[in-house]
Amino acid sequence: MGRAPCCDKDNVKRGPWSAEEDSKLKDFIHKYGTGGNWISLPQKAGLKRCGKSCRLRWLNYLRPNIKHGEFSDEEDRVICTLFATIGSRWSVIAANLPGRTDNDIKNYWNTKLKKKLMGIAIQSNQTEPQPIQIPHPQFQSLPTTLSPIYTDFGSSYNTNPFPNTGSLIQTPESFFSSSDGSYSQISYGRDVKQEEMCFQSFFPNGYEENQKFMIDFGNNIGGGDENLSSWNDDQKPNGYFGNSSFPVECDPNSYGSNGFSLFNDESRTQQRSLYYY
DNA sequence: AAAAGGGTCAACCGCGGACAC
DNA sequence: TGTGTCCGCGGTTGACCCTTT
Repeated sequence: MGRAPCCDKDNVKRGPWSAEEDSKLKDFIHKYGTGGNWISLPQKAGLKRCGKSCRLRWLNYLRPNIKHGEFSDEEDRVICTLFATIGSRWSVIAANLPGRTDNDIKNYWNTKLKKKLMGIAIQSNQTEPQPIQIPHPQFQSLPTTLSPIYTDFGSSYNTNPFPNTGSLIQTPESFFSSSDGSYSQISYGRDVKQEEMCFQSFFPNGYEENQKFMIDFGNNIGGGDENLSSWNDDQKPNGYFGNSSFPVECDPNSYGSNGFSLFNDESRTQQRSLYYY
């Protein structure tokens, strides 16, 4: 049995709100509040609208202190940092940006910010690559030459635990940064869209269907979402083998609803890195 | 000047979770 | 414990506007 409809769709108005409807809704809520029941509110307020529509109109447009217009650089930074950390949980991100709505942030991300970031990443990929060689006992069957398409190891990078061949993929530290500047973060997200965005930013012309990736999580084996050991089996990338102290093989097409994050935390000795081969 | 294409954003849809009974 | 209802969320749609050809 399916869910009962929240309202009689034939008898409610849809589409853009008129000034008169806005005024009715605003006046009613100012006088009586929402009463904790959006479904019955439109009838009480004399509106021929679905309760959900009223709720949306109020939350996204009519309620006090809503901020419209351009997002500031600081707001951009907050959105990027939170998106990199928690993915597309717009309501949580909105809670950190007073006056902004989840819908606003979602639209802003999808139409502008995502493209802005992709532009930065693609630009950085044009940096002249420097080949490096790294032996590692764990992946002896693989080639040994790394040809980074972008390299910026940062001051904290000392040794590369990777045995592999392939190319190191990395965005500049400025791509994402915490508000206090304590760390920079490169994230490949928690959902398919974010992965696509990030992988596409590195491979603007697309990547081979069977392209394989290796990810190095550095030496972080503590808790937290950035640590694969805290993930469920179905959240782990291909080739995950037990802890996050070693590079793991991953396939962007097999991630399901999860991605992964790369941190460059100065308090740690190893920078996390992504390779493809 | 008009058509086509792309971008923006308000609004809608459907699902999952919380809660009451 | 099961069922029904409502809320809140994220994804998607489509109308409108702007730019390009």
